[in-house]
Amino acid sequence: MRKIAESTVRRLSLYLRYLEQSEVQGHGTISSADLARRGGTTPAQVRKDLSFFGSFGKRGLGYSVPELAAKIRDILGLKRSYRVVLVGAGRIGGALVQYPGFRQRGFHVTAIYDKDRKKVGSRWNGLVVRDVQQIASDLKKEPTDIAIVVTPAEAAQQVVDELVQAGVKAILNFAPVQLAVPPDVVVKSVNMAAELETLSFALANR
Amino acid sequence: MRKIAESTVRRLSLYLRYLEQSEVQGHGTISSADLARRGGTTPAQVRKDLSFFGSFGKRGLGYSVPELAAKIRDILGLKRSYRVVLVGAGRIGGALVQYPGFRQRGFHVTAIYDKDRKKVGSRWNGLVVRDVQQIASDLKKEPTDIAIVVTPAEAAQQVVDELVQAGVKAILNFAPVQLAVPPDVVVKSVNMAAELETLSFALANR
DNA sequence: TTCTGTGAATAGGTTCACAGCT
DNA sequence: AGCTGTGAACCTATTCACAGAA
Repeated sequence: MRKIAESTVRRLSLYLRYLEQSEVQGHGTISSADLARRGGTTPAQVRKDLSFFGSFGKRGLGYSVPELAAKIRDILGLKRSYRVVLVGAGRIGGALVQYPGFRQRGFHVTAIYDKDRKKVGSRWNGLVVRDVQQIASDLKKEPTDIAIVVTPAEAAQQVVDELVQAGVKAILNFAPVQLAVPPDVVVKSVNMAAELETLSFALANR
Repeated sequence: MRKIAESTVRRLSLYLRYLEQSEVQGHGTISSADLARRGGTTPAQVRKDLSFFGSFGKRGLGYSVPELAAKIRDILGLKRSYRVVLVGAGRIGGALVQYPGFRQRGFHVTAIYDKDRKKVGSRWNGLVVRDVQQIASDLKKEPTDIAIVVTPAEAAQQVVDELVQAGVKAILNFAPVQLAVPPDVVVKSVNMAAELETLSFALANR
């Protein structure tokens, strides 16, 4: 497939959220202008984003809400569900396990790991915290595509190496470090401090 | 000041983190190649990013670690500290209050608000959860530049309207909605579900 | 010689504008 | 008439490549 910009993928995700709301409200069709309003973008951008994947609308009419929703789910790979393991049983990890947005979209946290012996064995939202050393043997039994890394910065690369070794193909990283992975593994980093700093930058440079 | 790309600002934040580590380790100078390696970018990109703000290096030598760190802190507006209020005393909110990365960089959470009467009055990491209705009067007494919004999607826009009314100029939004604000207010949205979906997209389109 | 600083070239993403269905 | 689909134009960001200072 032709290369798709990450910004396009993120917008598709926003469109989908709005389509799902419209579906519930029983709207049959929707225009690129409607989607744009809700996605914080322009009608042309919406149409261009969709055009990378095909022609889903009807000229003069707009898009069928359920059809477009299904199509975007398909594009985003949301027709299947995903097993997700979480490494790092700290506060942020704990918040993420419970985050309803994940489960709603088919991302199921199936295991939580931590290095701290004191945490291992405790229950978290119905899951028993396991020792990080089990990752390799566990994932052999229960192949898993996605891992969320919420460890301290120092520990992250080593954890990621083990995850990659164990066959994980996609990593959502909350540790504030640049991770090295082989080319067939995708990493998406979320850096909370950096997000705040874009705000302080904006405040300082008005 | 000339318009700076957000990607540039985010990279500056990464460079700074690495510079701070190097400072501790007592490195005197650093090259754009070193910074690039750690920031996951190229030496040319590092130099270009910095060049928007001035010429801080010595040709043939590199950059003075403490000088460059100070300069980036200045650029990012980190020479002062910021009061931050948090709206939404849920799990993610709780995790964020404690996140050490915020405090380290001078972002101090000074108040937590929630709409839920059951939560109001309880202690969270040394702070008493207040009623959202107090926002306006509280911020009149304690002017605050930054707010973190961690409410459900439905409540976010109303909360943001109140925050803006109360003089907040920058908002970090974790609610999965597009927020409308006046042009002098900056909003940065973090959408966890969308991040995961960029991963499932990548997995589905290999 | 080494490594920065920066204009110029290239690549990437967004917006325009209009042809083409319905 | 209305709204999509899309090449072309435009704008923004990254990379190149080299002159210039230490």
